[in-house]
Parts: sequence; structure tokens; C-alpha cells
Amino acid sequence: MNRHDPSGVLKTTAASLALVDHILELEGATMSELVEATDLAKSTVHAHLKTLAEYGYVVNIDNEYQLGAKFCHLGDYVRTRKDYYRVAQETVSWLDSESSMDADFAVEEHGRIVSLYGDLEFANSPRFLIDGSPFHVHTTSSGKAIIAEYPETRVRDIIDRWGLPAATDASITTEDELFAELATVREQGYAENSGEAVEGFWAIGKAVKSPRGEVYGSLNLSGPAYVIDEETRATQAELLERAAERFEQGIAELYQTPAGETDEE
Amino acid sequence: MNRHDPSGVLKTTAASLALVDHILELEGATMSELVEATDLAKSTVHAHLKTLAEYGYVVNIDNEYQLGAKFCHLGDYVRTRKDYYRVAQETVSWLDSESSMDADFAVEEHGRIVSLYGDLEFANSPRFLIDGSPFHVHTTSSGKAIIAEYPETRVRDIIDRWGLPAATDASITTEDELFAELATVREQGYAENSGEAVEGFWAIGKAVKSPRGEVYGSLNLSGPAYVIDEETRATQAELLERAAERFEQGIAELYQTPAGETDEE
DNA sequence: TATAAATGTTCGACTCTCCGGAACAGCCTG
DNA sequence: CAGGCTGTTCCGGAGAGTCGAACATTTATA
Repeated sequence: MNRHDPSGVLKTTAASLALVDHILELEGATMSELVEATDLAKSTVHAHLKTLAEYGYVVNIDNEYQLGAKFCHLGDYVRTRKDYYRVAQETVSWLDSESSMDADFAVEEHGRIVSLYGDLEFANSPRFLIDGSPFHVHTTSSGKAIIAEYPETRVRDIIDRWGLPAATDASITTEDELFAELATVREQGYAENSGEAVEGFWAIGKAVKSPRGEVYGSLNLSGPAYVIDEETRATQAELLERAAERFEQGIAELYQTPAGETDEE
Repeated sequence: MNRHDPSGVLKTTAASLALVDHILELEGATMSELVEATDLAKSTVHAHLKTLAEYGYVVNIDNEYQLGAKFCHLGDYVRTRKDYYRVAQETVSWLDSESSMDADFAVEEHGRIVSLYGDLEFANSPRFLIDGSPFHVHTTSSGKAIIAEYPETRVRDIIDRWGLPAATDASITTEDELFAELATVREQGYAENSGEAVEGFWAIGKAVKSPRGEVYGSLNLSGPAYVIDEETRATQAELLERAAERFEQGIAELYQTPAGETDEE
């Protein structure tokens, strides 16, 4: 857990949330594993788990603690809460049907990348995550596509907070490399990723923005690296481009329709 | 928040998690709203929010606190962690394509019902939830289908914990009604819901079990009540029956294939 | 069957830390 | 410029979390 500045955070709550991270990281954990991972007394861990269980965040099945279904419930709420969610969802399914690769839509939050719509099995699988948190911005096509649109100070803030740890041998690990890469991204209009997050995995991502220029997130295509040659690369980039246009047009339609709302009954 | 027995729970963590519930319930909240909702000092709320934000559970956009994308990440993990997730997912999409209504798959956890696979917009929408938690078992077709398979003591435990609050005028509110309803469910093989959770909403659900008889969850079909007549009711029930068979066959295949695992590398 | 090693749970006392209140810096709107 | 709001910091007191030990249960090992 590389939490940076613990000033002002409540240690009790932080300990509880750290337990959640540990359970995620270990993909389910027993009591003793958690005691060892946290350096807390058994009774303390017990109290935390009991509290988390009380609120539905943790369940105990077969002497193993796991994250609860409440996270599904809250996750779905977060997804549907976003005003662009239907547009993003439709764009991803269109992209998925048009392309031979996997499509998804990801956003940046707190300097990390979370996939919101796409194939569950890959996007957020804990097997590919370093700690309990989602992907780093610098190891994903979506992350690079998104931060390429940010002012430099904001990018530096993210680097300061999370660093540039390597996920594979191909990962970017220095600021200079990263900023050079971001310049390339801006130049060619999309970001590419060749095994920088997961060995043998290739992806491209393109940021989508509101009419006012705010970045919503990034549309992505990903798949195994061995199928990639110059031609497929070009076709996939072309597809991604068209998907981004569809998304931004959908957003424009969303905001120019004052009637036909679904909010009130 | 009708948390039952606060013995042994950590008040600090509980306060933080209660804030999450409040944000969900209010669909985003400002600081002062949270201060009022919780009866805590402003500085205390501030500390909690800072801690939650530090871990990615809360974000602040435009002077409003919202739940963070990390919940999507954790929710997806919970979904994919379940060994039956692919079978459930495939069954739901089959059912959805075959039926004119909305299909989903829900599970019971901690005495509440959470929809795992299905249309996001409806299943877990906070607009239809009484408190921050998912649906009650007694107001949903899925809940009734699931607990109809449970021993009576387990059903009573759930009632003791959550009570039988009415969501609409049609809701079941007494133990006697509920147990009579569960007997009907067992008799006809599926549970029906006519506006007991949401006014004007109709649904049916059928529990699916492992070969050893453990209940995985419930497959459901739902839609507006006004389209329901005897004929559609019969066709939908028939579809649900076939979907349940597909699911249970899928599970059987899952367990009789010792080779082709994806767990080790 | 007995022994050992897990987990789940309770209890009390020390001490850490969370809570409240007040005060101040920004940012809007009037 | 006053009057809302939010976001943030500070400090003292009191309340609450942490630890460690002990016991009840269950599962595994000899």
C-alpha cells in the first residue's frame, strides 16, 4: 500500500479500507492472512471485519473473507449516475461488434484508470493489478490517451502521487519517456500500448471530450499482440476514430434535447 | 439507517460507511447535506470524506461528493470472482434475447437482494431503494424465489434482521403472508411480483441451484405490469423455466471438466 | 481417540485518536 | 461589501480503538 500522505486521514477507517484492499489483492483471504498482512492484533482485525460485514462490504464463505455483492450494487450506481453512461455503453457495444478486438471505455479518477464499460473478465481483473487499485495511467493506452489531454501540471501531480512503477519490461518508467510519448499521442490522435501493462497485450485508446473540451474518458480496443501488423493497426485505429465521433455526436445530441427527459415522472 | 445490533462494530468505520450510504441515498451530496444527515461536526465529516477520497471511494465534483469509480472496479471483481459468473452471464443474455422483458440474475447476501447481471439502469437504481442497501427479499420476485428454498430458520433470521417494511401498497408485510407466499412459490416453481417493490412493475423469478442443492441465486424477468395477461404470464414462466435448465446444465458442465482450467500458469 | 492448529468471539484496561467547536481562507451570489 | 457556502487547520478532552490473553469450535494431523 503506497498511500502517500496520511495527514488528516482517520486511521480506523483507513485500516478498514486497507483490509478491503488486502482482500482484493489476495483474491479472498483468511483471518490469519489478514493479520499477517496488516500487522494488527487478531481481535482488531476481527472488529474491522465485523464492521465491514455489517455493512455488506465483506462476506465470509468457508473460512475465507471475500468482498460482498454490495460492491456490485454501488458500482452499478456509479456507472448509471454518469450522464454520459448510455452514450458510452452504446458506443462500446457498437465498437465491440465492429471490431475483432475487445472494446471498452475507461475513465481516470484519482490518477488511476478504471474501466467502466467493457468485458468484465479483462478490464478490471485483479490478476493484472499491482496493488488493490486500478491500472496506472502510464501503463495503459486509455491512461495515456486521457492524460495527453491534460495540462502538464496535472500530469505531474499524478506522477508525484503514484510514481511510474513498471508493470512489465516494456513499461514507461521515466518522466521524459512519458512526456515524449504523450506528444506522440497528441500527434497521431490516439495512444498505443504494446505490452506495457500486461505481457503480450496490445491496445489503442482515444480520448473523448465534451464540446467544451472536458475529457470524459477513453475508448479502447485491445487484444493479443501477436495478431498485430501494420494493416490491422491501421484498421483498428480507423474504427476507434469513428467510434469517438459517434460518442461525441451522441453527447451533443444528449445536450441539445431539452425535451424528452427521463428524470421526472 | 436501521442497523440492528451495533455491538462490536467500530464506530469510526461505521460512520465512514454510513456516509457512503448517505451519498448513495441522496444521489450525491454536499458537505452541509451530509453534516445534517449524520449529525456530526463539519470537521468530522471532512475527515471522513478525506479518508474515503484518499482510498478512491469518494470523489468531489462541483462541490458535490459522489461515489468513486473504484466501486466499479471492486464490483467487477466481485462479479468475475464467482465461479458461476460466465454461466449466469450467458443465461441472462440468452433470456434477454428470447424474452420481450428485461432479464437479470440476482443473489441474496446478508439478507438483501443484489442484481449481478442484467440491465444496469433498472436493477440497482437507487431511485427504487429505500435506504442505501439493495432490495429486501420479501419485495422482489428474486428474493422470494431464493428464500423459498431456504430452511425456515434462515428465513426468520432475515426477517428478524431487516423486518418486512412495505415498499408499495402491494408489499407483503406480515410473516404469515410471506410464508404462505413462499409455499405458493414452491408449488408453482417460480415467484411472482406484482408491484410489490415498484408501483406498476411486474416480475417473475426462479431460483437456480447447484447439483448439491445450494442456491446460487435467481433468474428473473421483469417489465411494466400493464402488458401482463394470462398468456404472456404463461409464456414468460415457460421461458424462465428453460433458462433455469440452461443455467443448471451449464453449471454441471463447468464441474465435470477437470481439464482446461485457467487457474494456474 | 487424542493432539494440534486453525478460526470466531469475548473481556478489560491502557492509551491513542477521533470528535467537536471555533476560526480562517476561498469562492460564489446578492 | 456583506452573506452565503465549501474546504481546511488547530487543539483539548473524552470517548473509542487497540492489544493481549483466554475460551469455544471446528478441522486436520498423529
